Amino acid sequence: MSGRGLERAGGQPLWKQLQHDLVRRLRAGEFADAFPGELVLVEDYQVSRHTVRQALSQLRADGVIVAERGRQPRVATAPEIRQPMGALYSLFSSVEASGLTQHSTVRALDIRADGVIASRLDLEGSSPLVYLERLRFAGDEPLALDRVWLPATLAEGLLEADFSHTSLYHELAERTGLRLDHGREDIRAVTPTAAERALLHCPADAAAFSINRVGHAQGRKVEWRHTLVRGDRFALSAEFSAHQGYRLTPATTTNPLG
Amino acid sequence: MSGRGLERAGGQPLWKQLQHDLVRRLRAGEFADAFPGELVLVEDYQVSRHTVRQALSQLRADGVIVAERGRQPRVATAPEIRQPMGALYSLFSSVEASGLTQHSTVRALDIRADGVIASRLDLEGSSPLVYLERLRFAGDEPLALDRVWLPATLAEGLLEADFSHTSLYHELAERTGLRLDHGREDIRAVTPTAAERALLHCPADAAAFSINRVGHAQGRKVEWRHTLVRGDRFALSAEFSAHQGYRLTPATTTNPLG
DNA sequence: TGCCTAGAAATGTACGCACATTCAAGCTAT
DNA sequence: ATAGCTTGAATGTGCGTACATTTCTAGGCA
Repeated sequence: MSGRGLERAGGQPLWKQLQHDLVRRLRAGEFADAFPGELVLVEDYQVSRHTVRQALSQLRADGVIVAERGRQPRVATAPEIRQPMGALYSLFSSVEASGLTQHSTVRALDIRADGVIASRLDLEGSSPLVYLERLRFAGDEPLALDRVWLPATLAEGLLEADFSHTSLYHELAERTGLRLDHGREDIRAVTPTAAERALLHCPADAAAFSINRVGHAQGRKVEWRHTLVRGDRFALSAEFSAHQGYRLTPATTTNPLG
Repeated sequence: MSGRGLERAGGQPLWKQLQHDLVRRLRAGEFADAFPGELVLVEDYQVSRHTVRQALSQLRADGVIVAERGRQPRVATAPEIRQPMGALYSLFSSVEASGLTQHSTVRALDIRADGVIASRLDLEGSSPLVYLERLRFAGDEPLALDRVWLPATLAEGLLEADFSHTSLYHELAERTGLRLDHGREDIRAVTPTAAERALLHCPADAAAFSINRVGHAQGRKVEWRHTLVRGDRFALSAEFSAHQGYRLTPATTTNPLG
């Protein structure tokens, strides 16, 4: 198809219109296999290569696409490398950095309904949810209690997964194609209940992080998560600068056993 | 002066050489009063406007300069607004957002020596340090216990400041010209001691955030800070996305009194 | 002296061309 | 069949032009 309409007298510059249209088509899944080259876009939109390049340069600056010499631009496989992010990613990567082995005990993996959680995922109260509860270990000691709810319509395929050694995000991407692209989390400092203390083998006076999190993928809320992390074994570590903003770093000292 | 030498057969693109040379001249203070316009640079470096614009667009993307239509590019004024950053900034801005008034009780403001802290600031063990200890209130209830050490050689002017209503960073910038440009912090979940609980009016079962932080300014470590924040009145809140990374948000629910 | 307007000047947008450099596919020869 | 080369195609770099839009300034007018 040629002659895609761009408002030539519109209020916005051509390259910006082109940029937005490309993002729109990208989200619609049009470029799943290959991103069109510059000359194709020139022909398609009937604009100069200069304009196309200006639009693409913006997309590249935003990390949406990756381009190299002599090679067609490709859609950036961003979420694979820069990852799920957030405090939880920091937690698990810091465990890995410390050399301790990670594994989980699956305490529950089933489908259930929960009106409160469902509403937090913008679902009807009776909507079925995949529920996964794990006790995560670093070395031989428990580190965190992790509970996740996902819409069953999206995540039903997870029921057959073995979560004792793989991560939720890996299975989610593998089995449903969903990758979290953004989210929001609240981190609180709490005192664990006696039951939680027993489960996590906490010392009596230990505090804990309580992390609530909503994860989005492709415009939908796909997970509501609550994680309780032993405060005596984990610290959030971050660097901040005017240039690079706030970045969690995995250099956290996960005490090698207590 | 015209004909500034750019290696035309050099390994690097012209625009990149130009970009780096402009940064170099900028740091040398050449553009203190005004940044040269595009046409001036074209004449100066004997390159096309396209090349100049490509270099400037990079500088703009890096936030070094600001350009507008019809107006000469200007050197970007130091990011005065997005300044302090980090969890502490998130703390105080969220209190403000909640509508509660903030004030502090200065428990100590003097000069003392501390070998451990001094070494953390890359100083000799006997180096004098300005020590500031405050109890920070949100509304009528205590929120955090804040202790800061700064090198006395840099921060001596702070001794006469009144910290009951102004922020440390404001006074620091005002009296010494220092602005933190980056830093690092560790955030832990801890159980406050009985003394700390009494001071902060904590409930007996409340946990707390313990934040350690090193702040840098102009290549030197200028503050070592320890802050203890009531866990029942504060939560860290963050948004993350592939596009924008990890950002602390001030939307935290500071419980309006307990 | 103060306000307004016209023009100059600067950046933003958009088009065109040419060549360099790199990647990938296809072909040839061993 | 595979290794190596050739060739085409795509992006990167660099130059030129023209016009639009905005800002600043200087001059005129009341």
